[in-house]
Amino acid sequence: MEKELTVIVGPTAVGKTDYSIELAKEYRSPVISCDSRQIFREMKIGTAPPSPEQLAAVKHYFIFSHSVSQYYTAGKYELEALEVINELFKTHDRLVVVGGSGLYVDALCYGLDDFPPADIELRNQLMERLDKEGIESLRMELKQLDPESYHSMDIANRQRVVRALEVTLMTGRKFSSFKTNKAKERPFKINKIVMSMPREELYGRINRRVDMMFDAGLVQEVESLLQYREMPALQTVGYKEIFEYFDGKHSLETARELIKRNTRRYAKKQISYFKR
RNA sequence: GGUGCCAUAGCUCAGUGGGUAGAGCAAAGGACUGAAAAUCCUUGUGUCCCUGGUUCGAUUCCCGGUGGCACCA
Repeated sequence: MEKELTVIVGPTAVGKTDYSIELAKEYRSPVISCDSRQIFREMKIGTAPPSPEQLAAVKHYFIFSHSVSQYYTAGKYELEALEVINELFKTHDRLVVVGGSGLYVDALCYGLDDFPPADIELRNQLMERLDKEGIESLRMELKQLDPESYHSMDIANRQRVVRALEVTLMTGRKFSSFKTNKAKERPFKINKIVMSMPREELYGRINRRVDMMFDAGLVQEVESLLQYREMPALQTVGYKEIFEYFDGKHSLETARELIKRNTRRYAKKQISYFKR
């Protein structure tokens, strides 16, 4: 029998978690999470992970499995998730994947091209140059080393310019030369389910969920993670706004409203991503 | 009750020497190859409070009304 991976995607708060558990029970499958933030064990409130009851009911992978103290990336996820999935397919015919991180979903389903992984040292150097010399200097260097990338990419996006330059400098090969625009072969069928909901209803759910997070002790959780606030894991809606509250930038009430707004914006971007 | 000020986008407000208007925020749309809950791009949505007058033409000027604020009683 052909192996089948059912992938549930959609914006935050649309009800993916509940549905994934329902489906996993029906399929007698564990749930393989595809979420770039619920993967961190130190973030248990602000990322809206499955409840302890849900985690007890069905075996989950990639929930609370890694630490915010470590760098984690879509590339690592592709490797680790494929390994888990291939192992599970030895004893299952159907598996349930659920998650809202579009890039992670793509990495798992279609694969990333064989770019080298991020080199933190080099990236930090480039970021320093970005601060000192400005983006234009990095752009010019990229234009010289890899004109294809310079002309095809979003040159206003500093993060992308840094990444492209990083890969080019690290490998001596053009960033653009790694792109194949071809999906990788997967030894299973992919059945994608995109969940959606009227915008107004979704926003209502988001607003209510943020209030519940505050009741559940979000502020204390964020406080306990202050030492990690520079890590990529903590560049997260629900956390950065409260860090700013600790900085005295705004009141707690303002932080709460900002979290609601930013979560709504996040949901909008997810909808846009999954539409394509 | 009297006087003065105000009324323009979802919100806060500019502006129009009379030719139907624009900022910020909110919002909407989009991009996305190892930071992706990140990062980046695009877009102005309008009985200019209402009635009447002057005028070729009024959101703009004038009379009156309504609502809000302030002061005086």
